[in-house]
Amino acid sequence: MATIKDVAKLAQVSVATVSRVLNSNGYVNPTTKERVNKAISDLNYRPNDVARSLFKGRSKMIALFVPDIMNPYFPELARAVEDVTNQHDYTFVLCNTDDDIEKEITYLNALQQKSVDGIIIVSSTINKEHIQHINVPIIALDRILSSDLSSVTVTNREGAKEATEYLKEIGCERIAHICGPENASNTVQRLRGYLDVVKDEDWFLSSYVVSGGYNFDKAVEVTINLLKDHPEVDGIFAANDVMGVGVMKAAQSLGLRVPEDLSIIGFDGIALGKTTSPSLTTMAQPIYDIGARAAEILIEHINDKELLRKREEFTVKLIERESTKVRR
Amino acid sequence: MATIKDVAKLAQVSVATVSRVLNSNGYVNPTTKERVNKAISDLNYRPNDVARSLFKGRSKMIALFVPDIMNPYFPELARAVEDVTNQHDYTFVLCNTDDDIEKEITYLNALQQKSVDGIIIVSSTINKEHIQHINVPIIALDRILSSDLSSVTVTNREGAKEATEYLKEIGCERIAHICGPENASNTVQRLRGYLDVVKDEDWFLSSYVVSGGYNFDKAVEVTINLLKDHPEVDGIFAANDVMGVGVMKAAQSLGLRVPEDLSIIGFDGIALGKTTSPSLTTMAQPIYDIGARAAEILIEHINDKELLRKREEFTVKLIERESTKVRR
DNA sequence: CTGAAAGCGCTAACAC
DNA sequence: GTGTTAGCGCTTTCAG
Repeated sequence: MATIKDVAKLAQVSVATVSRVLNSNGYVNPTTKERVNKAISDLNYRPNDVARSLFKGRSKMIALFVPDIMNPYFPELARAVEDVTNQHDYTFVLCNTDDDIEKEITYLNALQQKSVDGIIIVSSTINKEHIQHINVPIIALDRILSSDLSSVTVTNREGAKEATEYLKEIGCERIAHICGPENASNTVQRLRGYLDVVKDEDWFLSSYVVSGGYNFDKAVEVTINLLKDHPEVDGIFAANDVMGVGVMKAAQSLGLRVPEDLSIIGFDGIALGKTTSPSLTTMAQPIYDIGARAAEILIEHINDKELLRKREEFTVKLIERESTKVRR
Repeated sequence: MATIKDVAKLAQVSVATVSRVLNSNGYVNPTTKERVNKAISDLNYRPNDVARSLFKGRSKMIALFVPDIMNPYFPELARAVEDVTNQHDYTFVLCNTDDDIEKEITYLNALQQKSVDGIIIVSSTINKEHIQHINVPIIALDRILSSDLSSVTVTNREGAKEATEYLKEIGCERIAHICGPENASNTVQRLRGYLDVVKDEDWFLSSYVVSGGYNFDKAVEVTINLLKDHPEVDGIFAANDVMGVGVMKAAQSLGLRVPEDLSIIGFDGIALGKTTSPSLTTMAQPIYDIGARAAEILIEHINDKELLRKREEFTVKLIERESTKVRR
């Protein structure tokens, strides 16, 4: 790899001049400039970003923490973040945390040592204490981590409420809820939204709420038990689509017809919901948009350390598909 | 952030000594060592990896190119690569290329400027010329790019053959194939495997092969047309699972029963195939394993520049699920 | 066993 | 307009 010195030598100028044309910084005679540019292309010279980073203390890298990229909610988020990141000439680092605080701390340290410029975090385990020593801008995405961090989330409670009300409106009389892992902030909000609607119904039982941990297999399992214990249930609101599909699988394995015997609504709006038969009704998040927005806000923070904390909430939207049906 | 100088000052030694204890390099008196370690922890000092990289010319970063992480085949691959990468203290960079050669070249240059240590590439567009100037180790994954690159792939042709034979064995008499994008090496191999089995059948028609571009919506569309033109088709081998699920969706929308009227087999073995009803029979790849192996081989190349090119092929395995059924 | 100093490649004062 | 030079933070000869 050619260095700036090689270019300077070939163009018969000093390295400072080369640096000037490289960064279009300060005055440089058009003729010299041309000579330098020729040398650059002759040598196929590319500036060394590591050296630049060392000088500037910034690396032009942004990292995203997700629990597990294999969970189908995250690829779209990751894609959005990468796109924005890339548009702004940052390099995109992906970290799978498994929601394991040990791994998260290890990543946090490693990234800081690499001078990453900012981090976007989806986590249920990180809290204020873990990040107070970190002097890199951090944005919370999908779930809130700490009151003093900028965040991009969706209207979880309102959306959950709307989903549950929808089930009621189409005629469901016993509505159960498969919730996510207890420690995630969005699990709590979605559960609240559900309870807002059903807690005063005389049929409501606390055993209508079971945890599926945002996980397909777990959701299948708990739904089978739920439906065996409570055959009267005719509507299920799953806190995410992966579990919604699990609920469908469980119902079908029990010989129930969806939506005739059981209506199902999910949350998230991932592509998976379109592939099943019947396809899954859901409260769709603008997943790509929230990922992209988080990246934009992060970049604002990077460019302006004094920027005030921002909290943005995107609304979710009902998408009626085939897993729900008006009953008479 | 504290620097090595601060540590040196506090421990009353030179930076060289600090460096020595940092890297357990050369002799250093146990007492001094302890003093240095105390200073390190007192200052909560972490070495600056950028400075290290500049000196060493290596960045401890590995990149993975995928066409699009939103395609459900790639998250598992990415996860595997990230896990191995992480175990070896590398940072994982993810690049979505959209199989766009322009983007790929841009990434290649940007990564080289950042001194990435190695790149794993899934691509249908990159070829020998594009990478001959790159002096960073590169491994091809899933698809072969160039004869002189190490690669990790699966037995595409054999697997396709087995899938098609399986359909024949269970009694399908008219077997069609939904293939991938023409330029991908694995599309070609899977198509060949299919043809190996059917080309001499007297019922075989070239219009039994249609391209679904490895894409769900496209597969739905072309399958509908195929099934309308050729209602006699009673078995379909889709070149990947995403298309397999699309085929199922198409068949169901046409009122066909799967597997009674139409048996479907996919390729890949992604989790999606388990969620549908009926679940999808498939030729499963050891996706995680090939991703992990590619990362391991890459690291071998990084550690030994003279390492000979390796080409590893993993075998695929039939997983019978509900979308295929023996017919009488 | 430890320190001084050169240098990785680049940028940004500061001179001229 | 252009060159000289001092670092950015670290590692590694080379002395001692």
